[in-house]
Amino acid sequence: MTDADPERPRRRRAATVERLLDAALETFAEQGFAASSVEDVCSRGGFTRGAFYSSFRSKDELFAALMHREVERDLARAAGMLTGLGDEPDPVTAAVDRSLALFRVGRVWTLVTTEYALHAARHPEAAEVLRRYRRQMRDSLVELIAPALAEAGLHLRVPAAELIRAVFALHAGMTVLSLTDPAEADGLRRDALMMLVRGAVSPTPTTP
Amino acid sequence: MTDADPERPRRRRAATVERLLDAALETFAEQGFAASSVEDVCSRGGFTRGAFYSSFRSKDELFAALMHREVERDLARAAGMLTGLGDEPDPVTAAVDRSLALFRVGRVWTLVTTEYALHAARHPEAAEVLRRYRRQMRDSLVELIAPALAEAGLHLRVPAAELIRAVFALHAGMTVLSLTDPAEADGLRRDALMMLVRGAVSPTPTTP
DNA sequence: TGTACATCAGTGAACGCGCGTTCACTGATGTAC
DNA sequence: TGTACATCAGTGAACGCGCGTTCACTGATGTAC
Repeated sequence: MTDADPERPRRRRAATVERLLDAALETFAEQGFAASSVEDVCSRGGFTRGAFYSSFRSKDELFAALMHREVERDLARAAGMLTGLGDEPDPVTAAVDRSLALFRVGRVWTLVTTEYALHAARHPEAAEVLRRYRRQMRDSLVELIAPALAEAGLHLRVPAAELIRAVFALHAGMTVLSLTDPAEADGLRRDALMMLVRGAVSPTPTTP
Repeated sequence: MTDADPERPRRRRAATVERLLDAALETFAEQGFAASSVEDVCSRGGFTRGAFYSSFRSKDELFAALMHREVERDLARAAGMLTGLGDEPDPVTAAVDRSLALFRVGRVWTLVTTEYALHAARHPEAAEVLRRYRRQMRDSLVELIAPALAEAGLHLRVPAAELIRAVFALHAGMTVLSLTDPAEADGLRRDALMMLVRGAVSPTPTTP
């Protein structure tokens, strides 16, 4: 076993990458991607620029790696919230509240994700990360809302996937609104989502 | 009348400013604000950088002037679309269609307005332009939708202003979605808006 | 256990480049008389 | 109409700075025997 396990001496690399990604997240949120210098990120993480270039090929690659990590984390968190709803008196309201909890709405995430959407508009290879994120979040939401509506005996007049796309778009809009008016966005989030869900179901069936 | 009309010899200034703003709009849409150099904007407009600095104090001021002009134009266009709806067979559908036409959805505007929202998140003095824009667009939408609902004998279960805020947020979300998936956004816009409006009105009243 | 060697993470100086901004200027346009 | 002057829009060279990226290096950690 002389030369077994060729990955042995890499212990610190992973931790360094994590610290650089943490620093990048905060720096990009504060100043924006283009206005953040590699030096800004490195000094916040406690490294020199050389350390950065021994783990990343470029500033663009850092942004991609950051989003990849954050999206993974967010999806894992969302998946953990999918345990079935108990017997709620109002399953629709409960599903709406759960959906709200699914979305990550912190300011740092809001800023970075919007910046990345803009970045992805101009760098097609970056768009794929966002599409995957949206697709998985939509799947989670379908899994959450569709059964709740069925349980309540409500019938959707549009495909569930379409309602969820609308829910997702509404959330994205709240994200942009919250960039400049966070309080207004917070006040609106729940009510607007409720409107959307109500509008997607057929009129309340007459009790038999 | 020797020194009357002190504004006389300024003829070309205004035209130059317009050309620079046109060039800035296209350049910012293509490359983003931070990645666009003053030289990029100037050469596209057919000027040297000196010309730029004799009309604008800085690149930031250019962005502010650009958004100011575009927002003014957009609001004027929206105001021109507010002539009352005729007697439509379905006034709600008609109002929704009109609302959709109110929004400017071209790719250039989408990119620049999103970039500016991000910019405004970090430059509070820039946020005011956006707030004014949103407020006026909301007022226009209220003027459009509320009467249509009333005419159709429909009662809102939420304040009209709240529905409109949700409509506006939905539109903002479509804008972000269209950055990476324009076709998906276009396909969703009308249906999602319809859901929202339906969800805001009380159940269809029984015909008397 | 001790010595010689290999590997690797991270350092920090150096590179050339393009940026935002300034400024002394030119030449066209208009005014005074 | 013609000449001398004033104003202004736009030029283009120059400035210093901070950027992204490279690279020869150091020193700590682990391996071989």
